[in-house]
Amino acid sequence: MQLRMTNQREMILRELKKSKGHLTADELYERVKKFMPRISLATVYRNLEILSDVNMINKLEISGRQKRFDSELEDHDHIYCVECHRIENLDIGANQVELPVEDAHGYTITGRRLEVTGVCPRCQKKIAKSKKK
Amino acid sequence: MQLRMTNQREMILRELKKSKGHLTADELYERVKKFMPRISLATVYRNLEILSDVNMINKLEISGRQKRFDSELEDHDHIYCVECHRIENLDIGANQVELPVEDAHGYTITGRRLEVTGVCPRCQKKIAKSKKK
DNA sequence: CTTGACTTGCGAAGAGTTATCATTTACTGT
DNA sequence: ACAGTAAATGATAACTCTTCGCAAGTCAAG
Repeated sequence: MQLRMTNQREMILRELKKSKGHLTADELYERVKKFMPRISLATVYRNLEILSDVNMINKLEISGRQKRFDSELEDHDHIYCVECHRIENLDIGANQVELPVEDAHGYTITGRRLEVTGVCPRCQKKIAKSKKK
Repeated sequence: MQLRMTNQREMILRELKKSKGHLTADELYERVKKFMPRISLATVYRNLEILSDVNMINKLEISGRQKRFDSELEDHDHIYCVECHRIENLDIGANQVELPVEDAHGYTITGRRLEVTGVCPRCQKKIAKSKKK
């Protein structure tokens, strides 16, 4: 299969990069739609899948119901808010985590992912408020 | 809210413990159905949710995938096969991973999860075979 | 018993994602 | 420039997993 850089594909990639965040397919759909009103949600899904297959973007399969996509390719970990599901990058190096390969049950290891869960500052405030009531 | 230990609830918990694995709701449903043919899938979902709320079991969420439930409560990490989605425990201690709390963007940290991805021995064989063709 | 809180089973509905397919687009070689 | 062809698109249906709504059932306490 040969990959063409279509307008849609490029737009999706550009918007994802622009956001610098961790967007879901439909968030990205909403953004791209502003420039291409006729684009289909299926196209967004398709292209995100393809772009992550060829390693141009990263697919995050971390907790939460929706997949999220990230234009940042370098290894980094994430912290995510258990209240609002916001995700942010953590800058601790991947090398800080040593993998004991002997314990890997015979698996060939392809990656590792460290996920820290917590409550973001914004939600901390919300919770504090709602407890006052 | 007061939690009753109903027959269904108990059965679900027992089967999950018995399996020692990381079952999905419908896998568990199939097992429990052998003893309680009339149990509803919704009951399984409901009770897994409740049991994990009260920390009697653990809920593993990998987005875009089925949730899996685990009766093992002690801190441990997981390795999961990117081919067949099998999940196994890793026995490296949680304490091996140091969290740099200063970098947490103001989050109050509630947990961490290290997930190693790889290809399990079984799938390695499958792949080797299919490449020979 | 009767009340009230909790639970169940069932089916329907919801969310997120993927598949299908006719049509359109863009590259290839001539 | 043009036909041939492989890939991409938009629209929508289908699919999978999960949750919801509700009537009926269960249980403990008064």
